[in-house]
Amino acid sequence: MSTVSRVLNGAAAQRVSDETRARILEAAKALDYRPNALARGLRAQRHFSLGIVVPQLDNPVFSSAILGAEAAASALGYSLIISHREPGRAADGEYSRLTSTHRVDGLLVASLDEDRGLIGALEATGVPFVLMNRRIDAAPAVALDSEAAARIGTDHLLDLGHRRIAHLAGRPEGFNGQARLAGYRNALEARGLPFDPSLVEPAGYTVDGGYQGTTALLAKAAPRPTAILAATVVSAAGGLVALHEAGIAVPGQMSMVAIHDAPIAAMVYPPLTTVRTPTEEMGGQAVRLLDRLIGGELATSPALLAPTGLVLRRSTAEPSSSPRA
Amino acid sequence: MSTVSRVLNGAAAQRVSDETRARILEAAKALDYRPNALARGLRAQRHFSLGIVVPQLDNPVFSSAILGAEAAASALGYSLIISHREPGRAADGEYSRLTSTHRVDGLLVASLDEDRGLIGALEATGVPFVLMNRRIDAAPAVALDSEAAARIGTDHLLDLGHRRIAHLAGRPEGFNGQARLAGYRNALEARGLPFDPSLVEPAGYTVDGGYQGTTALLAKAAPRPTAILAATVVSAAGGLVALHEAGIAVPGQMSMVAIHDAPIAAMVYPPLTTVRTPTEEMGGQAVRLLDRLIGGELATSPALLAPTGLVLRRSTAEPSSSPRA
DNA sequence: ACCAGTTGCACAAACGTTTGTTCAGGTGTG
DNA sequence: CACACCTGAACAAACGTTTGTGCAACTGGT
Repeated sequence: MSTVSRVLNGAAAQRVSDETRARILEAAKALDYRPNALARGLRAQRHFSLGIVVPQLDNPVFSSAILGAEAAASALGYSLIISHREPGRAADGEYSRLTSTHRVDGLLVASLDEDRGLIGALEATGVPFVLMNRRIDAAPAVALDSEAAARIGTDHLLDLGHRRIAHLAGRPEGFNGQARLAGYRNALEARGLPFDPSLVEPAGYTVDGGYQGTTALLAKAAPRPTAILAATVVSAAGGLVALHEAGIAVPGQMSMVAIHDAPIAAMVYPPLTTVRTPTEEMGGQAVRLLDRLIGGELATSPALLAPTGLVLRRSTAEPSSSPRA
Repeated sequence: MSTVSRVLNGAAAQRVSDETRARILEAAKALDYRPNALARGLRAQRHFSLGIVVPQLDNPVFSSAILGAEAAASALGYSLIISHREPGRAADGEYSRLTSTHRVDGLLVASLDEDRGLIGALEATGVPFVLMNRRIDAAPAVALDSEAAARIGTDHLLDLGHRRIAHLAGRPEGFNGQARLAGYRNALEARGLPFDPSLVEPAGYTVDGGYQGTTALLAKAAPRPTAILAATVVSAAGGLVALHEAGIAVPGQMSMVAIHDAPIAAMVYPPLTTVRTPTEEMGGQAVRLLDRLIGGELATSPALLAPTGLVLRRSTAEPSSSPRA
């Protein structure tokens, strides 16, 4: 029995004759033997399950990340326990259910509370973790290069000739929101254009936020901008609705470019030009990093994941009449 | 120690003095004691985890169902292990990983292989299961009343005065596809209108399918229909794109109504009139039914979940010129 | 031919619970 | 007052693995 265990897990071919090994493997196959993960976990403190906690299950960015994580987890033999964390709720209970009672081997977290407190709570659990889609201090994380994404989007608008570009921003207190705002600003300043705070409106990552934010932008920014960089495709969709209602033609009177090339980008009208980001890859890398951490490696976080291109659809065009700069 | 166990699980207040019980509960709280689910599962053959297998993680209908399932699972103390099952792949390996090695207490399945074989494979695992979003024979299931949903959508178009209504259908071999087609047909026939197969085009549940299907419909159906009932909001979004490209105004020249009131319904242009379906509720009910099954009850499946209303947006209107009936 | 060293396997403890059973002490009955 | 009965708690086995250790049977050197 112990020999069987050694053969099946056999890291270093530990002192088992080839013949015995072969017999065991054959028998295991014949009986379709599956080790009981519970028993194994109880004894070995390891049972191949990962917890993943996300703030919005229905946000396409997270759907995609989960998809990538699930694929990688499955490939490495892990099961994925999903936990939907309501934006406002206290985190502690959530983590302890996963770590104390369910004893996951590791935690993938995309919480919205992006502060030191999160890191403290996670470290208190004692299990390895990796942050997904955000970065806090030096904690292990896999995130997107949001600054670059915003820069690419803004550059596209600048290349088309736009000079008055607004930014439908993310959460000003979040990692991605800040990075995107910085990318927007950097792209502008690289061409010697001023950064105008009145052209920035935080809108979060929901349809409704995008709608409200765009409405606010139209009300306060005068003269009206000729283009908008949206922090995410979801808020862009909301923004599009607001523009339609205001009777502003896209891209005739207003161009719009959004970050994240989710399926909905092709579903709205007009189809949105977007900056493609490797969200699925992010999920996969997060799982692989976590696996290394669990294995005891002091894995270093990879660099930020770079955007993978601009997807031209039909929401951007040259500014209509007044080439004002 | 045994007494502690009895107190903490204590189904029927088994022979434990009130004083002892109080002391135990107090100590448990003071120590923040969390039973180890692995050990419990090993001994008691029950460890409060459920497997959920879905075909498309990024389909809003499933996102929503998962959301509902997660909430209910969490409320009942279960963890949810998610498994993304590629539409084409063989199922067996998937289920055995969940049941044999991970030993989930039950399975929630929304597979796309809706045949007897599925039931056989599931029964072979020996763990309780419930079908989600589909029904096969008498197997425990929680599904939507797709026939009613299609009827409501079609009735709305009929009420507006449309007489030539096409159906962008689902999968003809699937439970929902068939039920929606039946609802469409029944609504038509209830008003004495003929059912015309040339007005029906299968389009599946993807954006691209909706685009292709709508294009096919426009090519083959003459005279052109004045309205379309889409089997799902996702294919409707694709259909809208095809209509825009064909230069057909919505709702001016073509009305469109879709089943499922997902967030994207409000994001496309024009915002889609939809039939609201309780998808989140479906996930929750599925979990609660599964819980009862696990508890040994021979729970009967509830009736199909009825649609919860028509959501009027701006994709439907009276037919423009020719009130032809 | 003896002994040390090595090899290959089996033994048994341990992981943290649940649950059937035993057992001491108290209670009621004849 | 003795006996049977009940109550409440402790004992111990079991769940299916992993892993440290023991122990034969070989191997090779002297």
